[in-house]
Amino acid sequence: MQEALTIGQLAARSGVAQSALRYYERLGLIRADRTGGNQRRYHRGELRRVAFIRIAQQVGISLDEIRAALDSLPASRTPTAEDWARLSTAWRERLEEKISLLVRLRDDLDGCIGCGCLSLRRCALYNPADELAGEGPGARLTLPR
Amino acid sequence: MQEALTIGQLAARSGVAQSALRYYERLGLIRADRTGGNQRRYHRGELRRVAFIRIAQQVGISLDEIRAALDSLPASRTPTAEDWARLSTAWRERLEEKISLLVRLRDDLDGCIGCGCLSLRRCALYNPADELAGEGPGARLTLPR
DNA sequence: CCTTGAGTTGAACCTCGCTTTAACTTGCAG
DNA sequence: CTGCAAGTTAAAGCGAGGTTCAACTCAAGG
Repeated sequence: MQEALTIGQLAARSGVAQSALRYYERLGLIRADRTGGNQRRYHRGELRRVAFIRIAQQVGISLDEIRAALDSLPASRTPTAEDWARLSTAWRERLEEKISLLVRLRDDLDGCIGCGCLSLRRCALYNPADELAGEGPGARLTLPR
Repeated sequence: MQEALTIGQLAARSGVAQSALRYYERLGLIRADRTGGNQRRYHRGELRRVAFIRIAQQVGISLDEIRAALDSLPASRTPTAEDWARLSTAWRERLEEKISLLVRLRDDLDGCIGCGCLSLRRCALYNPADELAGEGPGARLTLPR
């Protein structure tokens, strides 16, 4: 079992293009050692980072946020239990939020089958922003951006 | 209660910039009538469309897919129950997928608190791609792209 | 009328997340 | 050694999803 992976190997194993891997490195999401001839050699641990990156991306988290999260990780040293807890907790909240947004969307969509509400009628999802018609300026749809 | 909204009012009420609303119109996501002087006047129903668009976007659905979904809606005519069912069903699947991905990520992250696995240890989330080390080419992480 | 704020357009520009290209260099097998 | 696949870089390009800008027009009040 060899220690280091070439970029081609990491690309094949992770399913991520080499160009994307180089891009991630520029952004500081992953790192690589260099051979005498300046070629990248990846520790196997990078495979996990890449997997993490792709999964986080899948759920709509930006590379910048992912980098921030990865940065707060053991930079190869002892991973303080507190550091872990902080990272995990912060992410858990973001995930909970996204999950409930999705669940709401799904359920509301379900509730709409056959009722026609998406076009013009009362529907849980659409009302919050609207039933505050009247005249006042307020009534803003405040989605967590 | 006035019928039509100006673009400024729709922007204020929906929390979406005017430029974005014009952009959505170009893409065919929303529509507006015009005054004699060529200004846009929106039906209140557009507010719901906009809310729908932003929520769907939030969960990572592209404007193109959103447009496709909205297109299959009652274009102000009778919304066949079948049309509704088809749209709802298709979206439900996409949402279920996304939800389970998020739940997995959240739970795996939870399981990691304090164990240090994100850096280099065994972790449910990272293993699928890695424990297939050996030498063979296979072992691709196949995320639904 | 005149002014002022709100609206109009097309075109240019921006950020993100990559991919492609050109012009080389390395690593390794024969 | 030669040859060739695999690697390197910087820079340009791309598609999505907008924003900004310049140069106007419209609507409403005084």
